[in-house]
Amino acid sequence: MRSPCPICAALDLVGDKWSLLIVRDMIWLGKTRYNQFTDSPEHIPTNILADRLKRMERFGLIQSKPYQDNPPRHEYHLTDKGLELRPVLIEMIHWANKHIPGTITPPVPID
Amino acid sequence: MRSPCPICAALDLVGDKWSLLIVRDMIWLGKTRYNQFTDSPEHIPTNILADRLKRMERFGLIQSKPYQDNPPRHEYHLTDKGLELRPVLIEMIHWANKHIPGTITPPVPID
DNA sequence: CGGGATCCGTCTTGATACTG
DNA sequence: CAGTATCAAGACGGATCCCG
Repeated sequence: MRSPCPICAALDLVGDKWSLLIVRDMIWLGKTRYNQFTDSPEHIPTNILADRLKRMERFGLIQSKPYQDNPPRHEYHLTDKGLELRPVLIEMIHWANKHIPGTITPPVPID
Repeated sequence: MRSPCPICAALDLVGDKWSLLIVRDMIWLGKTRYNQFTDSPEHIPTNILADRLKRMERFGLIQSKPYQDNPPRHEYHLTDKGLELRPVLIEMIHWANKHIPGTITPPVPID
């Protein structure tokens, strides 16, 4: 779907069902590790999570850093590019809170 | 993916590759008719377009009004709920313009 | 003729079992 | 516990068909 349209371009990177939820978990809940993401109430499948983390790193939205050698483990952090998706999410929250009954702010209460 | 998270809820409605592009075409280019949407440079397949229009109407994002009887034709307009996705798109545009090279504002120049 | 339904091959998803 | 393999189910994309 190449096109110079910024909305398209953005959707090519984060226009799927899961990527923005991972960003949400990182921004609002400070999550950085694999099992923290699988623990979210939406229950992202593990294969999808692994794929999205790779994809988002490839796109420069997150960066993985090792924090342990044996077994090798790493944590995932947002880059500036990823962090700056925050205003997009904020507007989504406003919109949902106004138009979709049953939504709660902040986005992810401990369940 | 039910959960009270507003971001989830929003993504359930417009978290796919095409819905927000249709909204974009409506907001920025004033498009209202079937063939206008298929004419966009991203070339949405007709079956997907028909499906998304139905879906978005079901979700209350758009409303279809007949403008001709024979053959029956109608045009699609954003509801307030749909219109108010504008700030979300605006933030996406800002983000893309800043972080994805090659994107242009306004989003869809006549190609 | 143009909206949009149908068909079909392909790619993606989601659940879950599995491995190191 | 992080990540991969497997596989069924569904979504997508393209072509074509149909109908007013």
